[in-house]
Amino acid sequence: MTPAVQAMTLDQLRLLVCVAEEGSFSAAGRRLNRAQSAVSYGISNLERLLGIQLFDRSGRRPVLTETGRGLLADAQQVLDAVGRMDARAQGAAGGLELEVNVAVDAICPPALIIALGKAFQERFSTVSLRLHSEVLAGIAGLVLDGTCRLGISGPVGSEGDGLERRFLAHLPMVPVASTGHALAGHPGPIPRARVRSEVQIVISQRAGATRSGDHGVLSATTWRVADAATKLALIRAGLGWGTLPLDLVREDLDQGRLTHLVLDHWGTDPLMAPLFAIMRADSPPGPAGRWLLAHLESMCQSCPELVAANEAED
Amino acid sequence: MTPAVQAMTLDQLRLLVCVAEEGSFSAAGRRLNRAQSAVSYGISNLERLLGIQLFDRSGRRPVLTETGRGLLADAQQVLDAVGRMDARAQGAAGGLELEVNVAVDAICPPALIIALGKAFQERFSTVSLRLHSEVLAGIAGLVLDGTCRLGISGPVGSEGDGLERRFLAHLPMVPVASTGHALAGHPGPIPRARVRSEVQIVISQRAGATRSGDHGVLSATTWRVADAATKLALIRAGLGWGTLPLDLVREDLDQGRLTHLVLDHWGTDPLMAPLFAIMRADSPPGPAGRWLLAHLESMCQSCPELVAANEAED
DNA sequence: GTCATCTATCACCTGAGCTGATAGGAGTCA
DNA sequence: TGACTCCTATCAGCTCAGGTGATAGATGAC
Repeated sequence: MTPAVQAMTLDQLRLLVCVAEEGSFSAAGRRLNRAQSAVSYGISNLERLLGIQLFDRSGRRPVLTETGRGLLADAQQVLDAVGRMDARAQGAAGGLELEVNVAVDAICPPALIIALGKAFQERFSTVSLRLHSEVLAGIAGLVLDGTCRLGISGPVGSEGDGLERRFLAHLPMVPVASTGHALAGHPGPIPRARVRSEVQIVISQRAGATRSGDHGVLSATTWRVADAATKLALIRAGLGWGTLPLDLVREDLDQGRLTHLVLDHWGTDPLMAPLFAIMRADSPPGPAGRWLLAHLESMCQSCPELVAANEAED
Repeated sequence: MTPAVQAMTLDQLRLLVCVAEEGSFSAAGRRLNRAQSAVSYGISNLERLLGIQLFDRSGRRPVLTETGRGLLADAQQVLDAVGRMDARAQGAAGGLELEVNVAVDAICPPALIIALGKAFQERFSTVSLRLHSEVLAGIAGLVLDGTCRLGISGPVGSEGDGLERRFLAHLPMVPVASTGHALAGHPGPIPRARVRSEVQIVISQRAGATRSGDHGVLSATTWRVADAATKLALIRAGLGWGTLPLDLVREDLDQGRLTHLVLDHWGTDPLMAPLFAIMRADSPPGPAGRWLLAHLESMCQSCPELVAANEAED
């Protein structure tokens, strides 16, 4: 650590900025309610510490040196950082969280999360938002172990585990396969027995998770993957079929890379997966987290297109 | 400005960080060569200023509060900014520039500039590099008016204007037209008269620039554009023909969107445009700028592929 | 030349923050 | 449980960084 770092003072930096803005030591003194000598003293102290002449005093009023102009920018950055810290502290003193951690299921439509984050940052500029992407019971895990106070989860878990659930929306899920896949060419509804003989790609959990339910598993052979992106990649590659949120496969369906499978016994309605907000009953989120939750609920109600992209598909 | 901002001290932030690292006030005092009471005093001062309890003192040793942990990160950021400022001041005190401004001709291969900037930032982490993109005599203008101490310019300007020139490399230039253009289908070398009747896209200057020479203007009708990107776009769109650096049109040539025109009177060799480094003789660049120049020269000599992409084209 | 206004520097003073001592609390170990 | 260790809070006392106000010299406007 160099000596300058040890001794430099925020006050000196504020002095530097103020003098640069006012264009004179005296004016800066007036604005800061300090004697002109104090300003002069402070600036020369800073110059001595940095080993650099910040102002050219040859004229009537001091004018920033070339290096002075450069270091002024650095001083501004330091003061900005201090200002941010102060704003955050101010918020925290008023009971606001400094960061909100949200566990988000990979099934969740990205558009929803993006809109949510945007609104949040606009409303709470001093609160950092941290998103943890997980799948299935992993969401509940992150909320239960305290990593996240809020989770956005698909339909897993049961009552009585200390979690409070709030229904958000229904996500349309569609069974799909690569257009080159055997099931894709099947004319009309595909009977259960036919599906059973094909490989199904299923999102699954590592060991140690809450029982993951296995709803919708039809095939005898399943491949388990840890996240939605991998599942989509495998299905795209034609390695099997599987159910994915409509939102995630819309583009692939439109461009013909994937085909929407019509399964015999599921009826014609798209499968709807419920999306829940979850939190621990004994440690509810703070003000910013509650605002986030409320905004999420209102968004799900008022803007269904965020949840299900365009509704024109079947 | 809130009161906390006014009174907060860098020393207090360093204290906070040190206590968090050491895990105890006493240990922090030992490391900082200060009495334990000073540390205790400083921390409680900071807490009072922020209106926040940073440490939980109920146990044997103080442990960071949740908000304390959040604000610790802010403190780190502030100290980082201070460290950067100090490093830059240190450099400036040793005669190093705080920023280097370079005027770069749009004709210049991006790969060269990228490699140059990368090497520069690695060598001078405290010096900001600012690139000003211009064309033709605009480069000399930026150097002459003092905005940039260094310029990388194509072949414009004359001697006796107070600029020092150093040859860097020859850039292969190729006359091209969109594949759908009338000239593109011409069998064998295209005679001058035939070229003359087509629109030529030429990079040109706004008023007030040094005379821009107009070398290589063959057609009777010319369209003038201000930058290479627009020129490329117009040629791609089939609005005319023009000469561009091989590097810039390589991909378009490979993919058949553009065609390399063989002009009768230019011979078979590719037209070579010289690239110069220019600077004012009376205000040479500082140490970092000189290093940049030297590195540029050595790169041009030792790595011709940076200047001319692959040489396999004709 | 006159004048207004700037900066540098001095003497002087005040208080923020340091030291060292002390009291009390929290863990640890026999 | 008691002894011991290591921690923190708090106090009195001191010191010097940084404040004030006055003054001298410089600079530019008129």
